[in-house]
Amino acid sequence: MNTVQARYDFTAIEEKWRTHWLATKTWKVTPDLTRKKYYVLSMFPYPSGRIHMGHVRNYTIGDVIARYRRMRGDNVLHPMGWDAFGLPAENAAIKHHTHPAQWTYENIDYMRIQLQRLGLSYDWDRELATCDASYYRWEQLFFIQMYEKGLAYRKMTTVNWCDPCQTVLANEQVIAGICWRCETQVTPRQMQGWFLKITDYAEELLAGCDQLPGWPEKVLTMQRNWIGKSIGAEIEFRVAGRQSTLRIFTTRPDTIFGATFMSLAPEHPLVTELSKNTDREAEITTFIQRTAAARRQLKPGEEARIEGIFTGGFCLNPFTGAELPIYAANFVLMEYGTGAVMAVPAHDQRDFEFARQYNLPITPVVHPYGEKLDGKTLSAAHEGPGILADSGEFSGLDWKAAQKAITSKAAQKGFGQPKVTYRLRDWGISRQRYWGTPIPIIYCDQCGTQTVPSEQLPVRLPTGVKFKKSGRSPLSALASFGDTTCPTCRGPAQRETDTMDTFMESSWYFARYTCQGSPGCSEASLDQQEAAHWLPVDQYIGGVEHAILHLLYARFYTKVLRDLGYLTIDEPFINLLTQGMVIKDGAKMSKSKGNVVDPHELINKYGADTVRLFSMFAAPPERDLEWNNQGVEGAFRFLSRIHHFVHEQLTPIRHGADHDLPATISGANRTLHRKTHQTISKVTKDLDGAFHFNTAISAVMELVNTLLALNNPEAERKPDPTVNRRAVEAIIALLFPMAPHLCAELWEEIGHDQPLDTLSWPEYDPEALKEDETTVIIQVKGKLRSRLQVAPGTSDKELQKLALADDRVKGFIGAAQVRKIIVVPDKLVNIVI
RNA sequence: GCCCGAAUGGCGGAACUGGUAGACGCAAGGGACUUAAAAUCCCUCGGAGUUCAUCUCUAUGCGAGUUCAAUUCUCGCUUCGGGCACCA
Repeated sequence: MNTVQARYDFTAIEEKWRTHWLATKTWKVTPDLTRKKYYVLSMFPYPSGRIHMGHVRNYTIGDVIARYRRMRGDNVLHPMGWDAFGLPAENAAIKHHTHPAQWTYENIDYMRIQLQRLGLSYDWDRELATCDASYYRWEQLFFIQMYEKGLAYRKMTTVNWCDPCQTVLANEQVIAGICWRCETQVTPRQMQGWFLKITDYAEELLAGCDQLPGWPEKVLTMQRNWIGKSIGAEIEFRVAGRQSTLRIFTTRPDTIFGATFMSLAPEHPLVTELSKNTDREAEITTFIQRTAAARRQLKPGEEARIEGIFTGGFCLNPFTGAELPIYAANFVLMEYGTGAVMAVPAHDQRDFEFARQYNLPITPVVHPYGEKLDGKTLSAAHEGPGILADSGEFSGLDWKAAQKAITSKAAQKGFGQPKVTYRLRDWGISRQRYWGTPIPIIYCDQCGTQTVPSEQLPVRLPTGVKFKKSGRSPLSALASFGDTTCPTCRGPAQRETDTMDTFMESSWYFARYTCQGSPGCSEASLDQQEAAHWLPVDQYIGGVEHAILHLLYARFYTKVLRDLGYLTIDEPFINLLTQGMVIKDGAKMSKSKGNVVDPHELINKYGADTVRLFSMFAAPPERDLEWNNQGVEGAFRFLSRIHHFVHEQLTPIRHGADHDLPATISGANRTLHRKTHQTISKVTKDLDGAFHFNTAISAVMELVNTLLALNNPEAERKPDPTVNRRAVEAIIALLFPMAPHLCAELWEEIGHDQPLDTLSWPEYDPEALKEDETTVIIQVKGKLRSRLQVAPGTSDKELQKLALADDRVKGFIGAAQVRKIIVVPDKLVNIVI
């Protein structure tokens, strides 16, 4: 037997099916109005060179969902492509004296083969690479249209400069002061840059969070916090002895009678203005420079000591006329609100500490219910609710009511209005690097800033470029690229030499997939009918590290494309699954830790099906997955067992197709038949929306265990061939999404001429699920004391009787009086004494 | 500091709507087969006790509470992970 038994030759099986699927374009998809569309998308990879375990996990999850949905009859769009612009290509070019394009396309070719070896069911005809001019030309067009709508603009501002990357970063790409890519600290720098007005969409992006029940709450919370909406009022203070005024933003207008000074950001223009030509000027200039320098040197997570300086100027409280000294304070940010804060030390902890430090008055005006605060003895600011006092006509009002009343009064008198402020700032998209989409702008001394005429698009990246570690963008050093003619006056002009943030490409690729490769899309950015048909993405899968970055940009971009008339949807991704990291020995896999597992080697050793199966089995998808090589062996053993069983029993299993199920199923047949249907039911439930792949696989393992046990050579009566065959068919079909090659092969071998991948998901018979007997547990005072084997549906009365008659139970009740009996049908009897 | 999330055997993880805690897998121990090993198959496997059984006690981070009954609900803590952090 051992000698003739067919080995589980995964290499041959996988090659056979991979070739078949690719050659016949099994996964090519076109719209089909007779079927439900389902768009499943895994975040596309950066072509870094080789796939890693994170990719394997991400793409296997997507593939299992895609294959499952197809078997359920949906018309599934499942595309793949390359997020191909980015710094590593340029850095590699500098290091290896190659060209970023060459490096990138070679990586793509290699990684495509790696993905295909995993048996991922993509429609490869829709493959795209964002570094193709055929892709980025449309991005340039979108940019021009945004510019024309006022959604793209250029300004000089303080930006985040990353020195190793030699470029500017958007706020979202700076995590706690650190560059998201190279993990070094960023420094502020004054620069010209292009920005997209994401702030115009702040309110809609925030409100949209409530319309996304299919997203993890955690991601929505992070987005809400990032947008950071604050409701309050803007109020104008006159500056004493001057024409100028000072605008502040506050969320606590109710405390305005308690304002005792004013805090300004050091960079606030009024600070310089007030101190100009006074004896304080030098001191204040030093302060401004010192705080700016200190902020630059701050380590992430570290807060500077509260520090301030009196500017010499005063402003007037518009309600009381009181003169408030104006301070410059290091904790006030110029970028948020108006860069000026009215300081109410009694009701703001930071102002409180500042007031104590500089001996400024503390005047409580909101007293907690039933309590009276005293500014002299106060140990901390009271930031909570209360009743107003010493606040003129507003005294006696509750704080919330007072906020409204004081804001209205300010508005009525013309020195204030309600105001909503967001923490979110506009998206800076200029990058001082080569390997990105050129920004299609021309600067002309005569005509000013011009967009590149659409017939001249795309603005292609020039190829003859030298890559040096010089620090300057290769584009800005290349006269043949920068020098151009003005589209309006035909005079000499200069091109913009910055390129776009690579998050621009990933902000709309999911829309491009809906028509990529079709003739309608070669001369258009999007085929609007196709986009309307396929979008939104029904299921999106990716790492949680993009909770704010990519996922916020993509939501914004979708709304912009909608408003430009390309899309009809408000949100790009209906359901989002954020998969956990793949870790080894408790830590993220990394070269420096030496705990990297190479998927390619594993596939060579065990086959793609085993690698896929284990990565789905080892942990629920949203949790971190601890990679365990012995666990992989276990997955391999499991698939081998199925393979061996089918081959060993091939003849009887084939014969099982010749007959119907026996009219009455009993004994071992009944056990197996029931288990088969229970497994179909369980796996269906686990794959349908819940994505409990790990328990789905466990369930199939149980069925395999049952099947093998009942067919054990020592078993007295083996199951009927037809019952056996049905179990085998269920195992193959249920496992197909996870281990497609082996299942396709076995399906064919047991005699099906129609391939499994065109077949539908198995149905279960509710009748077959029913147990003949069920175990009812008997508790005495809540403790398990005995068990009863009864027919399901046994009446409460009967169960009570049986329970009380049980010898073991009698012993535990003894002489005690039974006070109460709780019966849960088919489950338990609890006797309370 | 604030906001989320998690905590179950040696390990990864199960447990429907409160109703047999530990499914499934890994590791470990014992056995069969073998000249031997690998592979494969069978048995045991939270802890403690014991009369070795269809036994008892104990056990889901800790402490309370609700309930006939709590891994599950409530409150308070501890630890770990993640996010935000001078945001006015």
